Amino acid sequence: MNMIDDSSGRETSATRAAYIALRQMILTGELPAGQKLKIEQLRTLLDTGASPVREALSLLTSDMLVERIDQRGFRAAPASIANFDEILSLRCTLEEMALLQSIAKATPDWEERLVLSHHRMKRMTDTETFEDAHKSFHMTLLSNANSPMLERYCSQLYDLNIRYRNLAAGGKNYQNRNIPAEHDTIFEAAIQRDAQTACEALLSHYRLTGAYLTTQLTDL
Amino acid sequence: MNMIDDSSGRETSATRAAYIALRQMILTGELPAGQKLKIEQLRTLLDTGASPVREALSLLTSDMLVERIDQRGFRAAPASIANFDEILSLRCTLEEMALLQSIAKATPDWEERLVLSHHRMKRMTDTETFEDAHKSFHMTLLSNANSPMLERYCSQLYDLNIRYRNLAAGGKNYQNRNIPAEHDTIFEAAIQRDAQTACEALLSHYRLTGAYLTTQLTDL
DNA sequence: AAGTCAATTAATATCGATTTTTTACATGAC
DNA sequence: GTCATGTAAAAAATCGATATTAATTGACTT
Repeated sequence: MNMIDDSSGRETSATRAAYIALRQMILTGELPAGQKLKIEQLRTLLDTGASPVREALSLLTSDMLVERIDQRGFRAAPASIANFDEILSLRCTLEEMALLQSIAKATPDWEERLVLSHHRMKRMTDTETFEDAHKSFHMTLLSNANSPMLERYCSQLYDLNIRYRNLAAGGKNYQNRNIPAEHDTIFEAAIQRDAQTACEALLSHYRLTGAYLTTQLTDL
Repeated sequence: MNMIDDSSGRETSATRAAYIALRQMILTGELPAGQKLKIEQLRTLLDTGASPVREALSLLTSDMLVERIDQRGFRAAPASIANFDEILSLRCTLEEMALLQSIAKATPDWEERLVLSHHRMKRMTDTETFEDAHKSFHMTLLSNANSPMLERYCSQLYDLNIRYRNLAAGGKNYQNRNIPAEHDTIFEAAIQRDAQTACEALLSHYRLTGAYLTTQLTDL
């Protein structure tokens, strides 16, 4: 959404704190898909006022993580296989579009940012920090398209996908894949400005993950 | 955004009323792009409370019509040629995707809805009602993709485009085009399930409008 | 003239209380 | 038994007031 992050650790406002907390709780599944989100309940849970909670929920609507029904409050966005398929399909279309544009406009500066984010991702060992670095790597790939709306859509879809990854977790996490190698392929192709190879590798990366997650999500 | 419309004329809530009013004012340019949106000012303008105004503005964030900066309030989303180009390009990609899926899944029911919305659009004479029918026609084209997120994106982008159309208005509205004929071509191809022709006609329709609007938007 | 800082003003964010609306439940008619 | 109707409880929406924060002004220094 359009809330501009000042990127300082400092807690700026109660609304922002509530936004971040609720967002995290929905992405992790701590607040289950489809669940009614009652103001009073969240107010006590987050130890804040009703106004910040309401506003945070309104803002989460932008991220498609919360639905709002007039006069009937909010609920966590429902999850379904169909919805997951939609996300995957939109991601493929939009990320391909963005990656093509990024590569077409390739610059030394972008190359360097890519090298850095790729390196940082490879250094991360624990899941927690890896996730951030992983998203950062993927977003850096797209960042050179210089298309804020496209980036916003991709970021949004990335997070929605993470949510399904978390919903699926619990099943064995073993896939017969070499994920780092997949990243390397995408990375190398992008650096070489080989748009064709980079896109194929990127979409294959997503589709493989998608196919795997679908097998884990049968109980949706 | 995710606010579910009950489609009854009845005014449901102050927030909804404010949302609709503000949305319209931004789309028409009555609230100029980039303008600071002060709560107090809007509160008196709409004759409602501060809470509904705040919430409406938060929700408008979803539509990318309003930006929010923490602790610094809201402003109408800025407009620029670059932004307009982005919208056009995203529309072309996403509407093509949606139309292809719609046609691929074509059913008699969809065909009939298409015939109806096309007919209704042709009957509309005054600009006011035509706009609604026109959007309805375009959205019906995409509706058979059965992809709520995709539809939401397209609807959002459609509205953002309308906004630029309004910003450009004032310049001569004469284009050397036969717009109804363009609609007819799209319509006929869709009914015939000729995906190729339909997409080409649809994208050409958008790109011609885009090129024309760009000439009118030089003062952005 | 340009820059800093403090005091003032303006605007946003937040709270607590009130009003309105919805939901859940019980009662009685057909 | 099912449907309708009324009522009590719960929740959402809204208001009015207050606390915080940002923007502005103008005096003072360099």
